[in-house]
Amino acid sequence: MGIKEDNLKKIFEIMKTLPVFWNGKKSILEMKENNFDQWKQMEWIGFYFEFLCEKYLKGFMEFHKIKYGNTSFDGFLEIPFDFKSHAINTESHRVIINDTEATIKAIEEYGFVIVIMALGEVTYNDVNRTFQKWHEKIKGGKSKYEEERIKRGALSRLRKTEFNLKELRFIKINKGTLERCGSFQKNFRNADGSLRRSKVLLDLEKLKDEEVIKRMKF
DNA sequence: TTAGCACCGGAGCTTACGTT
DNA sequence: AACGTAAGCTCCGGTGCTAA
Repeated sequence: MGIKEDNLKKIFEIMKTLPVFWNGKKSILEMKENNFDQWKQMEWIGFYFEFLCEKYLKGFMEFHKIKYGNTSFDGFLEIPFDFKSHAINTESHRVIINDTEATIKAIEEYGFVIVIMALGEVTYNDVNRTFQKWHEKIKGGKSKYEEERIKRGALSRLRKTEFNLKELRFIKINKGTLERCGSFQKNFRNADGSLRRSKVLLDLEKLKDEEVIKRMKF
């Protein structure tokens, strides 16, 4: 149970060298060129962070190795890791983590899991949708889901165009964390109207000092 | 079909303030 | 003081999209 101090230190060292300024178009193209299969996603920042973690920690940490039910953890090195990104220039600092049951099982088996969270300033300036159109074009047109969305008359979300990394926060999650801030979400509606499983929620403001094991400023 | 990515915004509380 | 409503805030359920 737990992780060796040396391994943590190595992770910190590697993560210090991450790029700080992420341009949307460049990031998406980089994922595409490297055949990272999530490059078509609208929330490119979250996936790009995962892509960067895999690129930088490759050979040291393993990825998508452990799985509980249908939920796998992004990284594994003695214990499970999860990579998250979060905009700091927003009101809410509640961050959705993984499937609740899977997280509880991982904690039972390994003692805790670590979330590596990229905090940064997000630019939401795609008001005339030029970024979105560019993305749609390289994706090869509208997806089936989007055609349906238009039929339903639902709004399309505003895209993010840039991310400026300000801090990496390493957060240790155990049973106590779940009880304090991980109010268990229940029954999200899924794309087809069916129900989703509940997930763990992290409230950044409710974390204790000993849970944030490292803050790395950029 | 259900998981991943994470944000959004409305419901419904709480506080502030004007009127009787 | 008691009430009505506006304004501010918090919470958390719902949404958008793609992959396997």
